[in-house]
Amino acid sequence: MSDELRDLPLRERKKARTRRALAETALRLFTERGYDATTLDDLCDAVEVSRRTFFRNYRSKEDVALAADSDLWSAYLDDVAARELTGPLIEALRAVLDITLGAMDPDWERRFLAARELSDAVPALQAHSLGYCHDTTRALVEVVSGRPGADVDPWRLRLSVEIFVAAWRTASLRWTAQGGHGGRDTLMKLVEETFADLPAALTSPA
Amino acid sequence: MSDELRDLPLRERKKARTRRALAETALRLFTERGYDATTLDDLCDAVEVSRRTFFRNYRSKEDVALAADSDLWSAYLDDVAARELTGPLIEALRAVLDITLGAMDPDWERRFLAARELSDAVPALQAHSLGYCHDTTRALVEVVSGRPGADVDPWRLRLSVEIFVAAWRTASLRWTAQGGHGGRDTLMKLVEETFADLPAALTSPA
DNA sequence: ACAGCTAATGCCACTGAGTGGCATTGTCGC
DNA sequence: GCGACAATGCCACTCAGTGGCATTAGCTGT
Repeated sequence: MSDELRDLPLRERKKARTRRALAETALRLFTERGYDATTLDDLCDAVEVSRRTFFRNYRSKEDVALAADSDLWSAYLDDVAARELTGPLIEALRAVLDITLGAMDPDWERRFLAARELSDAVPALQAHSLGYCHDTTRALVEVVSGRPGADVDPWRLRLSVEIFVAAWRTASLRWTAQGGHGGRDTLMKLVEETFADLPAALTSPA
Repeated sequence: MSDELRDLPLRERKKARTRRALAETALRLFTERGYDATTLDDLCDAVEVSRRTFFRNYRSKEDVALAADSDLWSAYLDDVAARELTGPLIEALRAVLDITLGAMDPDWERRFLAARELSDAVPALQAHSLGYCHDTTRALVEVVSGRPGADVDPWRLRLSVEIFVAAWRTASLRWTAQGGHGGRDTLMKLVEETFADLPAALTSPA
């Protein structure tokens, strides 16, 4: 039994197991059979829960497919909220991303890679993933602009955060494009390289 | 009769009218009643076509809602393909965007503003709109990297295009946030200002 | 160990987006 | 006017998503 569940009451443990089983089985079936070729009934049958229970755990079919994306952004926003950001904003956001990536559970990058590969193949999942980034962008702007001493132009702040997401998307695409080899260490290295390339990308000739 | 349709055969004219009527009525009903509160049956009844015909014209309910987004990106990609890009890539892409925005039909920004406002209220539409940007990003990368003499690092190219989209999204959000006042002239001015702010956004403190 | 309370589950019937086959209708070219 | 072709609409369907409520399971107090 994983550490997070050990001290929970049985009911909570059972709920958490159901939630994980849905996410794990969903990823497996979506990868093996294809996202569109797998119905929610297929998934629920495989996990032996009802569709009603599925929708108690996930808001949509896309949500269960992209649980790894959601886990990342959730944890990231918690980490940003818990830390003071210093120096250039984009650099500070990237530093916290490093922390969050490092702290994701040991199995996270396998699930994330699978989710990314599904997204590359299914437009609805790609759009949903972008929706998570959009929600994260809005939340980041809220967190940063709500801080004492925050005096930056709100639209410059928004632009900075959008650039942060642009760099992250590019880095994760690089990582996926080479098959996720090297796991999260390589992902983190590519994130670093991509962010370091921002100034050059701004002035790069056509 | 608008200029584009005058010289077309009757069948083509009728198809184009149906397509426009669907988009126009969709925008009106989605704005008046709410996106989720309006069914495809409601829309088809109002335009007096079948759902089958709806799906001959649009791929999804989201597609008809965001027809103005789609129109923009379609025209933009055509304009990029038709022109030589010189100078820094982001600046060249922005210059073509200026051209495309200027050339959109007179009614475009009204439809675009309505689409943006719906997107801000409906997550599925926001995600769909982001999906269009993603598709445009991929297409731009194809166009630019496929050119003779194109020698830039493909990931730097990708990053540049993602930054371009980030700036556009920020500029259009600025425009929407002030209610679209000043029409496309203001939108274009905000695009210019936002792109000019990129270097500062890169180094802006937290 | 049991009873009462609360929360979760699953059944069921439903809505609405999306789909495809095919008969009917309308347009086009001669 | 006619034949060919394209578009339309009907119809029956699938599947994602939803909500009410009876049943089941877990928790707590005695």
